[in-house]
Amino acid sequence: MKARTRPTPKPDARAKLLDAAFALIRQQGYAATTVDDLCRAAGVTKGAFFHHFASKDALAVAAADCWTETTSAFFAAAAYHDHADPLDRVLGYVDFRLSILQGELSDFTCLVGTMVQEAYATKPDIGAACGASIGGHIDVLTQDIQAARAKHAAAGDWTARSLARHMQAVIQGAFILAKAGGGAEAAAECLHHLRRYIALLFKQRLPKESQTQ
Amino acid sequence: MKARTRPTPKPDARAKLLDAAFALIRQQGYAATTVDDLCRAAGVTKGAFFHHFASKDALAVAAADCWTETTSAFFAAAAYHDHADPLDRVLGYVDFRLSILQGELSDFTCLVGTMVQEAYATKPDIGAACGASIGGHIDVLTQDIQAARAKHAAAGDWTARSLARHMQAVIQGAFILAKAGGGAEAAAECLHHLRRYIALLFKQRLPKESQTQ
DNA sequence: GCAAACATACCAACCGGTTGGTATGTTTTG
DNA sequence: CAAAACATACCAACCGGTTGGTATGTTTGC
Repeated sequence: MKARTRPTPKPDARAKLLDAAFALIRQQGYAATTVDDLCRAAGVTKGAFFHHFASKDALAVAAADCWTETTSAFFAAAAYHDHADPLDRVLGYVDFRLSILQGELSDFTCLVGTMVQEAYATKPDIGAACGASIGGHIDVLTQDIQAARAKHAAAGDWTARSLARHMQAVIQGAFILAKAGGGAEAAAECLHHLRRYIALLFKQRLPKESQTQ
Repeated sequence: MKARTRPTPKPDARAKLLDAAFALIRQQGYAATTVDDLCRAAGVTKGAFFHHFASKDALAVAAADCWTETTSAFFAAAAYHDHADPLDRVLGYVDFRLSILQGELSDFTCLVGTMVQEAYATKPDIGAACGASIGGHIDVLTQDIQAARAKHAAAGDWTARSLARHMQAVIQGAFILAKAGGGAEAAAECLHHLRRYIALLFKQRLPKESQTQ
């Protein structure tokens, strides 16, 4: 997920800290990122940190929430939403995700996907915030998939939500593959397979009424 | 080597530490797992730890290497390899991975997939060991996919290796989804989609000579 | 003027790693 | 063969730097 600098009117310490958290946690993970690291990267002092966040964990929750808002807005503003056909929107989403696999790994990988691995068992609040972020994204995707199914016949026995989850899994897994040495190209290959799968599922493109699913 | 009349006391501190590393890192991640945590879980002292491993990072590399051996043997011994048809072996692999989605999350998730997220940018040796582990797994899968393609016609323009990578990505992504709140069921759903994709790719099952790919 | 927003200085606990040492087995050598 | 020399495996106590967090100012904006 691409998240550039937050467009904040005044660059207060809180926003700068959240920005630093995005960058550092995506590079090193959460546990390896110290409060001092964050303060240094943000150009603020520790006093400012603990003025805005009750604890390091609280910053992680805030960062996950901020990530949710930032990425939601980012994807909501993308052009693929303009397609009239919901299936084109679903495929357009994959294409859009392909198009943002640019630059450093830490520029396009997912903050909450990284964090949830460290937090799921030991930090319930952080895990919940990460889960909500991914879950919200799945919800949006589910709607377009649902609409695509209502319009086009699709092969197989599956739910819209399960396909939306699968799409997120492929994306998250593609990031791991990229980090494991494959780079952005390996991630792109995975998204191409995902696109092919969705196309195959909806291959026949029969109008719904001509074939009961 | 060793006289059978006087069996030497088994030097198992190393093995116990690696076992503890498997469990703790899969639960908490690498950075959050301290050397003291590992020693406590393994029932050994810090002195024993640094006798067997030069540093905490060296243990991580050893754990990744041990993971490679352990999982390679585990999958090599699985029954799905007995299928005569390579496509059945590929699908059998997915079914096998589905069958082991049991128990706690930390019992079936991937050590190196977890570690590489924390290590890829800051700990090159750990990242490399994790990459090699996933890469080796991909190599094995690639062979069966290659063979399946030689025997059956398949739809689309893709390489055996890219499909093997995609399979690993789905599996890794399924683990993230599970950790993000979906549990083992969400992971299973993803693997079902993966299985359906592979089946669709090879759907026609025409003998190779009757259709040039 | 006063509360929020920041800075400075500091701390107690913790962390990775070291030290000196023991107990036990193995190899070498007279 | 047996003593001496060496090697391996492990342990308890300790060390210095780091960490998340706090206590106490100082500045800024309304």
